[in-house]
Amino acid sequence: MATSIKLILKNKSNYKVTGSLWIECEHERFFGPGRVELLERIADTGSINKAAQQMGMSYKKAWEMINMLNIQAKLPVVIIQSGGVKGGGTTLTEEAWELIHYHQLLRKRFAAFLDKETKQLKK
Amino acid sequence: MATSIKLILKNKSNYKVTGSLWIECEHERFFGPGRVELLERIADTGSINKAAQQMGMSYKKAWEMINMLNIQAKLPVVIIQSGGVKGGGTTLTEEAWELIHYHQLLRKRFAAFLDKETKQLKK
DNA sequence: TAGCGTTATATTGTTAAAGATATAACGCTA
DNA sequence: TAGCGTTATATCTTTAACAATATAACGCTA
Repeated sequence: MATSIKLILKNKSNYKVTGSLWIECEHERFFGPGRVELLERIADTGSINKAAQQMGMSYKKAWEMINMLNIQAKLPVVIIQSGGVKGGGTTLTEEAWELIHYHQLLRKRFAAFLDKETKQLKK
Repeated sequence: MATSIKLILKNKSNYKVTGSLWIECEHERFFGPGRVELLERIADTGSINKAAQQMGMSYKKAWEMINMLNIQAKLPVVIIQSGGVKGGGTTLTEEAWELIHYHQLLRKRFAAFLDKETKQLKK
């Protein structure tokens, strides 16, 4: 048997190995690409509402995502104020920044893995 | 800033880094866990129908999956006979076996990556 | 040529996820 | 205390994926 699948690929330069990565706890998703992007945009805008708009997502879904995150985490990841100056807003806790930072490094290592596999694919 | 997120996890022994991996061509999925399992079960049973039943999937969806695979691949991955002895059946080509074999090795390397990350997570 | 078990394909029904909409609560400010 | 922009929450609508059903085609066998 051949040791490569390149004969099956129509134009091997167009193919790539790709994937998705997340952290789960007892088969329940805890932290993945969607939530980390949402956190990053909340950090930028100071608002769940604006972050959701930037991502083309409904406010409801965004709120559910960060609410679940707050429930699942040992310590809260966002501090939410409804009402107050400018109507309120949302800011990240130190724990959220740690999550973001960790995920950036994890993403880098995963990207390296995928690059290596993609190169191998084309040999 | 701390360099670990373990303080955020409620019971760190329950968490794990996990993910999914597939091959795509110009943003179109070409080969992933679903298709490889389907191929494996077709090899076992000699039938798209029985393979679909084993996976709790409708025949229609199974047929669409392997039809797409046949279209996307340079060489056919299955040989299909409708009609004939016992009504027909489906067998894998050499190319399908190469895909399966490749994916088994890829899966192994990915599992090693995930294990390493999970161990790191708990440190 | 009738019967079989499979593949092939269209159509309809079901359901779960997502979006849209509406409304209330909140707390600061003027 | 009225106004504001946000968060919080319920309800309704829409959509898209999926399952279910029905039917035809196929080619060997008896």
